[in-house]
Amino acid sequence: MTFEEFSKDVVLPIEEICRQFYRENRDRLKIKNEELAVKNYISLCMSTVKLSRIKGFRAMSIRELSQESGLSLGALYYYVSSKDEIVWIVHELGHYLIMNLLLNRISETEDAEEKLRVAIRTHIFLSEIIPDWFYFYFMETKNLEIENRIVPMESEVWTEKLFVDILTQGSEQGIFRTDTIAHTGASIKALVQDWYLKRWRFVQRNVSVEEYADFVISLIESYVMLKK
Amino acid sequence: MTFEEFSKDVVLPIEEICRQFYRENRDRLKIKNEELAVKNYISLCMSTVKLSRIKGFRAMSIRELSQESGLSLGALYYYVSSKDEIVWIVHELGHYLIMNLLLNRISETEDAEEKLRVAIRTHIFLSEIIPDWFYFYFMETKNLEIENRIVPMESEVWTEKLFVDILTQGSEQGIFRTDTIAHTGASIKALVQDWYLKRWRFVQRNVSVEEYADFVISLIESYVMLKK
DNA sequence: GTCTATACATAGATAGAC
DNA sequence: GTCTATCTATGTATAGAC
Repeated sequence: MTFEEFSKDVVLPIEEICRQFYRENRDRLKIKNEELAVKNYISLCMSTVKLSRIKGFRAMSIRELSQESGLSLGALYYYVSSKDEIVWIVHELGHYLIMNLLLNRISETEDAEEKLRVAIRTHIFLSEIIPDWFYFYFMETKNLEIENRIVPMESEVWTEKLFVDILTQGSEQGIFRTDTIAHTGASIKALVQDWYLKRWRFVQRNVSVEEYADFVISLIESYVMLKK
Repeated sequence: MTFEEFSKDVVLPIEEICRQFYRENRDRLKIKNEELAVKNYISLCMSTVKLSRIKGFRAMSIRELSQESGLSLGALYYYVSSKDEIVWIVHELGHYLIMNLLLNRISETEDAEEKLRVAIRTHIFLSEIIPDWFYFYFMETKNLEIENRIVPMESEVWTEKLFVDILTQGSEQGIFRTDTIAHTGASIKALVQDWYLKRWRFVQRNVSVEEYADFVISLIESYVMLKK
C-alpha cells in the first residue's frame, strides 16, 4: 500500500473519540451541550498540538491558543480549568485516536510476517497523517505532573507491546528469532519515532515516507527472520 | 570494553573546551578574568542541563538557575545577556565536548567492522556519562530562534556522518552492503538517541547500557554485513 | 565582579455583563 | 455559554551600591 492510498483510505475517528471522552467526563465538566463540547474540545486539542509543534507547549500562551481555536479567553476557561488540563485532554484523546487507528488496520492481517510489515508501515504512515499529535505525545510528557505521566508512559508501552506481540507470534510459528524480542519491539518504536521527531532531517535528505517505511521493514526483517 | 572500564577511563575535557570557547568570544563578553569565566560558564551550563532535564528549559526560572549555579541574579547577567543566550552557550560547549570525546575514542581503530562497533558502543556509553547534555541537545533546540537552529542541526548531521563515513569505508572494503548507507547511519543515530531520550523505559525493562549497546551492534551488523 | 532591590512585561486565571 | 476587562503572580532583566 502506498502512502497516497493510505491517506485516501484512512478516516480519523476524532469526533467519535472526543464524544466518548466527553460522555465519560460529563459530570466533571462545566459544559452541558454535547455538540458544542465535542466541537470545541476538538478545536482546542488541534490548536494545542499545532502551536506546540511550532514553539512548544510552555511557550504557547493561552491568548495564542484562544486566537487559534477561535474561543475567547473566558470561553476557553469554561472548557478547561487550567492550562495543564489541556495537556491531559490531548494525551487522553491522542492515545485513543492512535490506538483505534492502529488496531483497525493491523487486525485485518493474520500472518505474522505480513502483520509485522503492516504494523510498521501503518504506524509510520499514521504519524505522517497526524504528525503534530505524535510529536506532542513525545515532547510534552514532561509538562505533566509526575502522577499524570503514567498515561503517556503506558501508551508508549502499549505501542511497543503491539510490536512485541507480533514478534512473539512469529517466533512461536518458528519464522522469527526467539531471543531479544523486547529489544526488537522497542527498537521498531524508536525507528518509527525518528520519522516524526526529526522530520526536518528526512526532508533535508529527501526521503519519502514510503522509502523510510521500506527501509525500517527490511532492517528489522534482516534481524528477526530465520533463514529458511 | 565494559561501561565500568569506559567510565573510569574517560576524562571530560570540559574545562579545556570552555576555555577555548571563552577565548574565541572574549571580545563579546563582559567578564575579563579568564579563570573566573571558565569556572562560572561551566557551572551555568551544568546547572542548566540539570534543571532542564528535570523540568524543561522554559520551565526553569532564572532564579532557580541562579540558586543552582551559586551565582546571584546580577552576577548571572554579567555572564549572559539573556536566558536564550544560555541555550546557545550550552549547545556550543556541548557540541565540541561530544565531538571531542567521540573522535578521540574512534580514531584509535582502523578496521571498519571494529570501528563501527566502537563508534556505536562509545556513543551509547558517552550518553550514559553525560545524559543531561545529550538530552538537552535533543529537546531544547526548538527554544532557539530559527537562525540559531543551524548549529544543533549541523551537529546532528555531524554525528550521523560519523557513522556514514564508517559504513562507506566498510562498503569500499567490500565487507558492508553499499546501498542504504545514509538510511543506516541515520538509524544508528536514532537507536543511540533512544537510549538517552527514553531512559525511564530501559530502567523499567531493567536493561543495562552494555546489553543495549550489544543489541544495537548486532541489529545493525545483521543488516549491513555481507555474507562471507 | 558581585550583590540586593526593584522595574517592567507577560503569563495564567477570574469577574461579571450580556 | 461567551464575551471583555481586569486581577495577581511570576518571570526576565536592570540599577546602583559595594
